[in-house]
Amino acid sequence: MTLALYNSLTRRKERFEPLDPNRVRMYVCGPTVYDRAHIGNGRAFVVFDVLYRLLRDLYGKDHVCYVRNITDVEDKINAAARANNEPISALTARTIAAFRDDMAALGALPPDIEPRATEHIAQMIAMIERLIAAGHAYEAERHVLFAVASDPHYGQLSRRSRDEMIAGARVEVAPYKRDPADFVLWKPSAPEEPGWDSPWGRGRPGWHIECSAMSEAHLGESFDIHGGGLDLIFPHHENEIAQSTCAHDGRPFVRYWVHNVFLSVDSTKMSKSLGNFLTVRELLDEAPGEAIRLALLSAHYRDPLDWSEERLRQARRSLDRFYRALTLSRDPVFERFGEAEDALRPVKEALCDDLNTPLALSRLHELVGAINRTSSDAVRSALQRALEEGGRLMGLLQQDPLAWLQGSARDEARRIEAQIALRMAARRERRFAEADKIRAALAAEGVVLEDRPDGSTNWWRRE
RNA sequence: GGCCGGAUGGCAGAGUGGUGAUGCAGAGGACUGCAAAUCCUCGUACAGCGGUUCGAUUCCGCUUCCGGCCUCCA
Repeated sequence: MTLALYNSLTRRKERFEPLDPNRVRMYVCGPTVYDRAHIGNGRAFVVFDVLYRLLRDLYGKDHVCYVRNITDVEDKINAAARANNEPISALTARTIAAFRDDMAALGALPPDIEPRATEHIAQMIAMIERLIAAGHAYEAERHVLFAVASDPHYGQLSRRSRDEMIAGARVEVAPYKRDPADFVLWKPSAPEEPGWDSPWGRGRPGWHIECSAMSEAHLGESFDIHGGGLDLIFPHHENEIAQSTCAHDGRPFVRYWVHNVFLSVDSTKMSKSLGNFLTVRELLDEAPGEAIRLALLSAHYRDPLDWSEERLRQARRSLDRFYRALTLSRDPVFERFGEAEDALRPVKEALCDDLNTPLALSRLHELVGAINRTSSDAVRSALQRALEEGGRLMGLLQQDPLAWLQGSARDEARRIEAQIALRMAARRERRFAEADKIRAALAAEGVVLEDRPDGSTNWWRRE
């Protein structure tokens, strides 16, 4: 099965062919660690997590290298640390730990390498020196700037001419710039700002150079996929291309650029000033991470996604349905020896078509319908396996179905099951009023009972 | 102003030049002591206007509306 990805560089869906199928390389722009991740960050990292999982499935677990950086030097970090009156290192350490917790809760696998900008200053300085030597950068008033005019291909990703970039007149026009479009590779630090010694004095890197230096350090000059949010196309990724190709004598940088579209909240752009800024942490207090993840995957990554309570509610219902199907009885022979490739194929095909997660989810639902309809344990087992594996490709359905279905009420399983036993006895003696009273009492605390044809009773939590 | 995306039934959301998406919600039925779950059946959906075509929701053009980027941003 072949993977097709929409490439922002060519504006077309293309067949994915890695440079080296034994080492498929992907770089994704990671977080700037000054604040908790919001749900929009969550979308981006969940999307690339699905791509990572799919690549691992297609090329083998040990043949994919996923690098996601951590930006731990940046002026917003300095400002936040100052506002909190704490050392920068304390802020970044705390934020990184929180970020990892949030990603784990959303079911995102850790990347293979998580490089930190502050640990790659030497590589950045070396790359800047190469750019100066090659005539693509220049020093001016203790700054080093990239000379945009020296790169004839500048603008290829965002499809902007230099005039268009300047037309907005919002580019900072510093007196030391040769060209208003030139951007900073290195800038001086005041004594209280973080800084490193360099040939241009004590200073710190500009934003864009870190990704060029870290991708080169960990993935080499040319690699397969570079991902990030749509907003990064300009200027960040445009500048990365300029830095990397110019530092590498024009050799190709990235083959497939993949960008996810934004998330809005109740049809409005998420912003702190509007008060609709949702952090992953806040959402995790309201809903299981898996439901949040499914909600994030319920729209295609290149379409806008409008976050709402209703979407989250529907995601929970979908998981109820999936997990319920996984509790139905199985065939032990199939469980040991069976294969579910045929039933899994439609799911995988949807994902291979530019990560069509909504279509893949609908195909999981079709599997559920078939599971519920069949009377054959062997057939059901195969379909259940396909459901689990399709879920795994999307980072879903990996927990014990009862853990999902019973949720927090599991802590009280003994008490609930004792009530169920009492009710069962009442039913047996046709004291239905009494049985219904027990059902109603449990229902009042959100526990739903389901009497099976074989006389047993299942229960779960309805939230 | 420049560049780039969208517009599908009550909601979410795929897809396609001519037949069914899928889920949620709703209606009816089966099953059940009652439920729940499940299954079956149902809904004259493709923003508007032109064009191409035997035929367009799908291709082309225009219009309207919505969103994003151009400044830190996933």
